[in-house]
Amino acid sequence: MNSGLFSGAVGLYDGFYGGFGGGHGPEHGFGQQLGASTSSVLLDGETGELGAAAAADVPKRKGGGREEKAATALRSHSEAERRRRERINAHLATLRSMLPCTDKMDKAALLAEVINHVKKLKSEAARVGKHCPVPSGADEVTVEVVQQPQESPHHDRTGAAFLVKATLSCGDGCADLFADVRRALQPLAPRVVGSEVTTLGGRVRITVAMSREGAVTAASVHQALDSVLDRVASAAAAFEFSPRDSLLAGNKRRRVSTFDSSSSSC
DNA sequence: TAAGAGATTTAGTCGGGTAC
DNA sequence: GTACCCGACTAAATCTCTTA
Repeated sequence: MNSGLFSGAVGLYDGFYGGFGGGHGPEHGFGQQLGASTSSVLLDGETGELGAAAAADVPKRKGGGREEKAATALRSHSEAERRRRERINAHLATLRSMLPCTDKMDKAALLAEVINHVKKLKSEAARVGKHCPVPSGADEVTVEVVQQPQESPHHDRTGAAFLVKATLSCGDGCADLFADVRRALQPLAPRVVGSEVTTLGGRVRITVAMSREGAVTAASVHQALDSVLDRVASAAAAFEFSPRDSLLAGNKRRRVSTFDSSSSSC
């Protein structure tokens, strides 16, 4: 059963190539006219292997080796395409399994659903991030001076009216990050009244609140934590450009489509 | 409601282009 | 030269709509 659309397309094709259409089989196909130049002649439709009958039809004459070579290339090409399709379908199946109620969806609808889901997750993450002390996406140090509440239990003990509240956000790849922060602040001899560590999605956020007294100023604390951030950044860079990673990166070919290039700027 | 026609989806094939 | 990607195409299967 063929559609009118396809029939029309075939008709167009016929006119353009002067009789290419009229059947995809070996009897009428382009391949037959050119000898054994297409796999529609040589390949068994189901297995992709050389069918016995078709193989018998291959003329054994001068240049037969070349034809055999071409047939082998076509076969491996078909198999490569099959593997490629399998890979695409496997990833689509993975996506399907990650979302509910996608069993009946076709591929296009599934992709649309995945896009919607990712958008939803991103907006939700942004919303949650506004109200919770989750690590920011950027490696950064923020320092602020806040007035210590009178009713604070630390107010009387420290006698300081202001707190220096410092926050460091970065990747959590560095195992002794907290020790680094302690070491960096140690020369300032801070009187720490509170600290908090939050990790999320490979990011860490360390918040330390100290009395603003002695050497503890917004500037000195900022400088100390900046040095920690520098160490983290150089450690991350060293990891990123390790020989193993660059080797792996080199094995993968990059192809930038129109869609990729436009979306990468977002 | 069943049958038929048209529309849509999917898999397979082919040839050309490209990066390595 | 090779492996991979991609667009164009066909055939088959399946879905949807219309009509008797």
